[in-house]
Amino acid sequence: MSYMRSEARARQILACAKQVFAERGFHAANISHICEAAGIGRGTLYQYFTNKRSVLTAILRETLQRVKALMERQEADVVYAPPEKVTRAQAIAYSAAQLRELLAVVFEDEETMRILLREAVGLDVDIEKVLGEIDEMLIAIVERSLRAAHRAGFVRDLDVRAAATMVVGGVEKLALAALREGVTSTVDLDQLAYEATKLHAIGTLSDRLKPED
Amino acid sequence: MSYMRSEARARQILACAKQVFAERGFHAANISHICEAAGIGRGTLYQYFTNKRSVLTAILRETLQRVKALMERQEADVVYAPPEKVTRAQAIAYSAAQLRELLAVVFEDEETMRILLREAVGLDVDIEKVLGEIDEMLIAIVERSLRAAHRAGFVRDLDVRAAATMVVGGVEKLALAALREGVTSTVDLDQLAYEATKLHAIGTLSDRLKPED
Amino acid sequence: MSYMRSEARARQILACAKQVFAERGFHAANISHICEAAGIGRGTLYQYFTNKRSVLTAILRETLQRVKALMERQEADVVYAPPEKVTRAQAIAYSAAQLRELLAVVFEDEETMRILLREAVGLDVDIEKVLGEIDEMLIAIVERSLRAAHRAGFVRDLDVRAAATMVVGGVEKLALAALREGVTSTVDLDQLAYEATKLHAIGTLSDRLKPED
Amino acid sequence: MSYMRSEARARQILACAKQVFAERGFHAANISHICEAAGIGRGTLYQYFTNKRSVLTAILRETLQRVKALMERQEADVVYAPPEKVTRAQAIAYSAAQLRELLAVVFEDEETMRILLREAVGLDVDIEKVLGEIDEMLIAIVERSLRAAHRAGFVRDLDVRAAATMVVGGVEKLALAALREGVTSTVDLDQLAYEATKLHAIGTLSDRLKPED
DNA sequence: GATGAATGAGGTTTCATTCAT
DNA sequence: TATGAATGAAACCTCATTCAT
Repeated sequence: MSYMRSEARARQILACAKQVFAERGFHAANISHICEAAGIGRGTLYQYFTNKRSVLTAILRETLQRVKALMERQEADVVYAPPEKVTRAQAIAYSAAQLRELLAVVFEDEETMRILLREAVGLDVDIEKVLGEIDEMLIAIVERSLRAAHRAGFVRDLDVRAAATMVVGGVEKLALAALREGVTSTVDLDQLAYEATKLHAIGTLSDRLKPED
Repeated sequence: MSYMRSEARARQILACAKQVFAERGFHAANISHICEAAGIGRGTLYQYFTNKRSVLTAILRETLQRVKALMERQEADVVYAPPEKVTRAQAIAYSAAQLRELLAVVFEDEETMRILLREAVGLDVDIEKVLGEIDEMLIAIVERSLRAAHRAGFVRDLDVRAAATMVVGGVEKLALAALREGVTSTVDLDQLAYEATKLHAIGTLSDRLKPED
Repeated sequence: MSYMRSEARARQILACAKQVFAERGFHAANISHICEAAGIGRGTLYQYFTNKRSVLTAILRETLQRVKALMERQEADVVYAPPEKVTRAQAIAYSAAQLRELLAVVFEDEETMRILLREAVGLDVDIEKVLGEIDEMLIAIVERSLRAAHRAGFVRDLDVRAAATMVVGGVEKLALAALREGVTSTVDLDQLAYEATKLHAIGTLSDRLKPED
Repeated sequence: MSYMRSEARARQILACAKQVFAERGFHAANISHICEAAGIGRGTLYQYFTNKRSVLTAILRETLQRVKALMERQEADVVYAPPEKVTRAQAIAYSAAQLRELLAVVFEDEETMRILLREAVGLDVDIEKVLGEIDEMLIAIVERSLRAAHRAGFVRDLDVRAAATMVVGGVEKLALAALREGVTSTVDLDQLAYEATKLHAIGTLSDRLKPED
């Protein structure tokens, strides 16, 4: 038996639970697995969390907080340069840097990513709600960025919301693919952010196509 | 109860299971729920499927077949017109039509969609594998299309695989958003396909940016 | 594994549960105890009863039914002889016979008695309710009997309801005392019924007291 | 938290426990409930009582003491008047007064009553024993009273022990009925004692019955 | 072929009690 | 003395699966 300050213990349990959920998935994971990982008795967990589910919810909420914090951090960053003076390359680089930050938050650790993209999906209305909030927040970040760029003249007229949704979805699918191949740790986030941004920025079409439509 | 040709009975069970899984999710759904929906005894199901999981797997494999069929249908469709004679608008229109077909397969029935995107995620290695195959197939379809277009000179140099992954991910996220808002039935697939294609084709950036980089 | 008709199995489980509850008490008794006694798996019990509690409730309701049946059986039995022609001894004998019948129903088996008086007391609102109904029924039987006798002139003016309550309580306490001493099996119900009736009929006071008050 | 003389603290805990047990029943009541009510930490309780059960036992023993005290108080009260000089009314009045005292002890606080009659029943051998002692004591009080009255010639020949048991059981059942209807506070104890005594004294039979048997 | 009775492993959760602080 | 963090046994209950009929 080792005594621990309430706050610290709760965090420790969450950390262990994150690993266990990521490794085995929510259903396959036992309360016992988590408690063994944390080196505590099974009852102890229930002094900090009311539920198996509430443990997962807490993990997700942590991520939600991180994303929220990012959103606030990026609040004021708007570029006011006239679009004529900015090259496409510069715009892409700037945008890629922003996406890179987003990736850093979501990809902070592979476990969270695995939980977000796989293990927490389709579990439960409550969990689904938090998952939805995270998604909403991610999309909102990209959306705001696009909207600002549009106001500044960098971005053409388009359905900003839909574009943001697609960007987030696209990036998540790339992450998922990486997960499936088990190479996450070696994924080059800089590269990924740049590639994704470039794709969404200038599209797939060749310049050789006649641009007038 | 009522006798039915083996084949037909299996299909009927699958149809009911699809509804039940879509409504309740894999874990919340009981064998009993499925059997009640199918109007059969609990034991009967086990004469057609070895497992609860194998029921889900069968559903997923059905979808996989549909997607495979699509792939084969789109096999020969390659355009060999010289790029200078094709306008961006024409290219987008053509590409959008192809995506529209893909959407038709995925959106065809909401239950399958829900299962694919939510209820079957993160369940089990076997299921995960089928899910992966479906994803792979979807991506492959888009990828092949992009690759052909690239060979024809319509599409610029890029990581075709990554681009295809993002397109699929983006579209799925749009579908998921629709699911969340419960408006799938009213989604305008033509519009969606066109918007998504345009986005991925010409990107988000304004033409006012200096294109030389 | 042995198959059994639903009805029969339910009765068998109830019989075993009655023994187990009587022996160990509701809380000390496990579902396992009951199932072992019945020679079935633990899950089987839950096909017949939703709850541990519902098993007890079923036992109690059985008793309630028995008492109800008695009430209906005794419905019409009213004596119309003019009181002057009936001796006290005859009235007591008749009344004792009725009480004897009641005792037979409640004391049918010692287990039920033990459950009613000890193990089912103070458990739960639902159970409490059934227990209350049984009590109410017992009291109602005695009450009706007293009321009829009063109309016929055999019984003096008194609070019939209170009198009936006391009779039932008194008899139950005697039974409880017998339980405590573990001599139930040898209790002479005829003797008990007669003594109790005599006591409640002619009271404790000596005839030597001046009757005029 | 707050320091308190050992003795006083123990009493305070008992008082709170009494309320909690009465409200929720022994099993539904947590150690936590009691400690919260007492405003102490959960561990503190275990410095005054070895057990959850021992808390209940202490409560019951308190009641046992009260009843014992009553018994000693009533010790010497025996009437030596020759029975011919005493009217039935006088005898009943005297006896009713004694019962009234008994009722005062039992009805004194509703919580104890509820615990005695409901929540402590059928719990445990130890508790059962104390409960039995209390019952024994109550019966003994009535029994002694009856025996004295019999020696004095007021009471006819009868099984004194059985009569006492029935009186106690009858009164308890009345109390229980009052509890069930939730009207304990408004019960007229004088009236109750008088009615009960009269019933047990002169019985239910009408005087019009021919007394000679 | 169809049924549903039987099964029992397995998981979550509670809570009295201990004990380091 | 007081505390409340830690414990883990113990119990209920679910449900996929088997198999006698």
